[in-house]
Amino acid sequence: MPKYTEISEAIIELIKKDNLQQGDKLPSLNQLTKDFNVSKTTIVKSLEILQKNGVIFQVHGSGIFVRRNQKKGMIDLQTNLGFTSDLENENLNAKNIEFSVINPPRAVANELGISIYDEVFHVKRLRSMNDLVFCIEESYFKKTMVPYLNEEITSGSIFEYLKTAYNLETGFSDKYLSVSKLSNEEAQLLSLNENDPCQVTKELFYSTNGEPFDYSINTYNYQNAQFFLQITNN
Amino acid sequence: MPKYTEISEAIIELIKKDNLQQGDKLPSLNQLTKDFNVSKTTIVKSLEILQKNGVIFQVHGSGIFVRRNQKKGMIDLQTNLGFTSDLENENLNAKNIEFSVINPPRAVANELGISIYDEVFHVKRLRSMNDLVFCIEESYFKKTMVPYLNEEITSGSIFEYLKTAYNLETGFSDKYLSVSKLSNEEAQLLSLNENDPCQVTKELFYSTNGEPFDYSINTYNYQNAQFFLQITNN
DNA sequence: AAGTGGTCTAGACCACATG
DNA sequence: ATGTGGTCTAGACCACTTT
Repeated sequence: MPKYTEISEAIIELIKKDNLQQGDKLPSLNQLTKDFNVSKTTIVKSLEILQKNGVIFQVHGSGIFVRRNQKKGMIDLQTNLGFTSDLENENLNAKNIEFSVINPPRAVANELGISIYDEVFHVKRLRSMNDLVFCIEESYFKKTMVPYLNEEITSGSIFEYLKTAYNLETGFSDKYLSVSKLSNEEAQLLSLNENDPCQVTKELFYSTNGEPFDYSINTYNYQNAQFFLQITNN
Repeated sequence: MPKYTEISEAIIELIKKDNLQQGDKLPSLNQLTKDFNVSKTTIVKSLEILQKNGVIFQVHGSGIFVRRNQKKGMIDLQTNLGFTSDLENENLNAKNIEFSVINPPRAVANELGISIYDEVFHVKRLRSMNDLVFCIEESYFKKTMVPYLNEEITSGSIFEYLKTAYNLETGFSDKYLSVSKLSNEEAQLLSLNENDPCQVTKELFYSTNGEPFDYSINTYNYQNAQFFLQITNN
């Protein structure tokens, strides 16, 4: 793990330990280089990461300040994982309602950059939090990149499995958000009524070398799913 | 303007000029330092920006590749401006339907960190694209930071005005997304029916020195508003 | 004037990918 | 083995804020 990552994490710990709140001041750049005994550039890099993740903000000539406030129970759009890390302290669950190997629908094939004669794992899961179903997740994994899956794996964290089994990690992803009306089937799964509103997200996950491997469509219960995003300029 | 910004922009121009597509390779780091006659660190910084903005991705040991593909007509969640820059080539419009100075509702006061006895500009606008209303925008500007506004200004780009008049820029912002049902009044403004679905975003904008100055609630026509977001790890 | 963050350099060394 | 991106240093200088 690079130094700057270690330092980023150390600063997060510091904020937690001292229970610092939004607007509270952190040690100066100069002080941090001494504290961690590294060059200024390394601290700057650590701070850039924290800034990007919404943990701090820097004010030129003034100082480094704490930004993070709790977004408890909300889904962080900034992450590339499923939900496992977003909703850390919540009781998160996945229940398979479909698991098969299929030829992808044309739209999915297009997104994944494969032919409709190639094979994909088709996984449909109900995601629940504290026993409340909040999302229907329908995923398609390119079989050339994810050669094996089974229902035991898909009832847990698929991304964790891909990391450990194939060293397959998400390098980046595209997310699309829209709003729609629930079909009858979806409504039943989410304990809502047909034509009720729903948030729909479509996500395309790329490996670190830029190859798409997973296309997912998520349909959320609009009453118990909220999203947040922290933007930083520069 | 710092060198790394100039270089970022130059690389974007290069991509446009050569009409490079997703997956196409850019010159190597080494080559770029020669091309722009700067140190490696500066190029790295330029590339970090492009990476963060979803323009490129870098593969360790392999190269720098073009990422951006067109998300035409979609709203980029990553930006801190209104829509003026997102939907560049679209015919964008704002029509005032409310303009006043008020004491903020409690929820707004909380977000802006002021008292309900302080004053805010209350601006409600209909945003349309190619003469199609796609959004109701309700904004509250802290009067201590935005001392003056009028209906002429609010019928254009407010953020541009704040920049030129007060050198007030957004340093960062928090965005919250949820889904709801339209009220009768909202439905009429958006040419939809009562209880139809809608995307709701709540945005809190902070100045570069970390003080919130604008809280906005946007209600979107679900049929002609789509959002996208490009995520990059590290 | 002093302190703080922001930019930039030249160069060293490391880690991964490709031929 | 070579080329490519990734990390890190020590230090110079700049720009903004605070006292």
